[in-house]
Amino acid sequence: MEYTVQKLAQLAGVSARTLRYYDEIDILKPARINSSGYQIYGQAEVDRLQQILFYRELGVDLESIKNIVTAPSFDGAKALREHRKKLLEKKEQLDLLIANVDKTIALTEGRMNMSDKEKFEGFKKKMVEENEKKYGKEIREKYGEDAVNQSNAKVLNMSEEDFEKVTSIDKQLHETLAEAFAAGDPASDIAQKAADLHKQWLCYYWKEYSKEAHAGLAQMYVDDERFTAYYDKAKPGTAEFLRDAIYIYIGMQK
Amino acid sequence: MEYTVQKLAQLAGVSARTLRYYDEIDILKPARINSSGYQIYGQAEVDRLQQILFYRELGVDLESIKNIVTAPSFDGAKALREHRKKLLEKKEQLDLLIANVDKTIALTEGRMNMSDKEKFEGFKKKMVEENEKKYGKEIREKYGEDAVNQSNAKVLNMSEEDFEKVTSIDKQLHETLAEAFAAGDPASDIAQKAADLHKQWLCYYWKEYSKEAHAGLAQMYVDDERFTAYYDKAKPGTAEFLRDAIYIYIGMQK
DNA sequence: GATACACCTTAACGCAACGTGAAGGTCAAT
DNA sequence: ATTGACCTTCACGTTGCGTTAAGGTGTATC
Repeated sequence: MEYTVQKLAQLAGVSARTLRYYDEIDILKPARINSSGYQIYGQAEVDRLQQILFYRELGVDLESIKNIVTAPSFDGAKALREHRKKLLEKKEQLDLLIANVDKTIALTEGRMNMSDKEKFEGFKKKMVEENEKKYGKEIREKYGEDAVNQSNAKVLNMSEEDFEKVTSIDKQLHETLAEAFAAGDPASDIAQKAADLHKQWLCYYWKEYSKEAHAGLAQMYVDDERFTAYYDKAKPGTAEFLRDAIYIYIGMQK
Repeated sequence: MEYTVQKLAQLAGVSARTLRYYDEIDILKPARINSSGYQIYGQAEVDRLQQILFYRELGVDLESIKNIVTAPSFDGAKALREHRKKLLEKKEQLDLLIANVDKTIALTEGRMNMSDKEKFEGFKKKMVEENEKKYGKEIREKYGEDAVNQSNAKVLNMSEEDFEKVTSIDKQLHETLAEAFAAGDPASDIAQKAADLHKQWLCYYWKEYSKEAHAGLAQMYVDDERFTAYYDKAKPGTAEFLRDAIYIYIGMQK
């Protein structure tokens, strides 16, 4: 059976341009060219294209595919194992990214303000590769995969109104917290109102509320500099104050 | 504090070219240009760069970042939620890829020969998105995440000699299997030898051997067309024959 | 035989986010 | 005056094609 570009393209589910490109980079050349200059592909080319697409589907780059399909002695299995390694690395990176995005979403719209040089330290490779890696695992160990995933699902399914509500609560929380902090007593009524607002805010993100998880998060506000920076933006010490208030709030609940 | 390109680049851990590019695409312009034409960045630019890098770290493309940092009213949180969706999709795709690569590695160097038009059907989107998706999950459900991951780890840590050994066993298996298939009886000594070779082969990939898992895999050889094609390459029916032999082999073991 | 329409060809720019020179000016120290 | 380390503005290269553009071919229809 012989095919023109389009025919083969249709058969294989790729574009004609793709086949021309494969010709251009010497990984799949037509069998012959007919009298009017048309590119004709034969059976051998069909087979070869199948191989190419197979590896492509696995995400192997064309340069590597070239090695695999042109040198018959080339160790395809070895290439695949190396490719697999790369994929796993990509996956780890992706997991880190997702964990970071999750965190940021949890901060809602916090801009985080650190000071000058330190600012960037947090975003250099080291942090991403070590600190964050550790933290990404930690957060999932602490609260469990499911809790994190459920939180994510809830955020994703949030409607626009929900989102406005939660933003409003967040605003109230900050105002109340600022007032309470100025007063200075985490056990005061106003501080307890802040803790309650924080719980309400939280319930928009968590499927199930528990005192322990609430306490854990409060402590994280103090431990994780990014959360700390967020709450301490107005006045340093606010994050710690909030944690104290929440601890008291939890103890006070029936 | 004021910085030249290099200074700022060093501070932020990016290249000077990157800063120039950001200037070029209008997401970060220097505060001013001094008498000899040097680009001078000020405090505001430092802050802005920090924001840009923050989102970049999360994998957001520069076009989106531009929207986020230039339009102050732009809904950054919403953008992040959308971005998160994309990341999750990417992750799913990656998982599929890895599952496929795993499968292919398990086939060692099987080329899989299907016939002509059907060849491609298997690699069109539909299969990847539906069939494979289902299967990727299925295989992990059946044997568990850990089993799959452990298998992967073992393959990755395999030395060159191990790999030669396993290839040799694979070859023996095929020869023995062909002979046994010709004889026709899955309970025969030669067929049982094939089943045993298959177990040996398997033990190079699995951390723990169990009859149940062995049986499950044997059945998969019949269910999954790709494995079937691999074993049926020499003679159709070989995959089924191997499964039968393995079933008997398992029952016979003390 | 003219015309339409679907196919074919080569050639070339465009995409993301920079890396990597090239060619030349500036600054501080020797 | 001469290094050497900065700075500047072009401008091409990367990957895997998508997408016109400009023009030739094949077949059916009027």
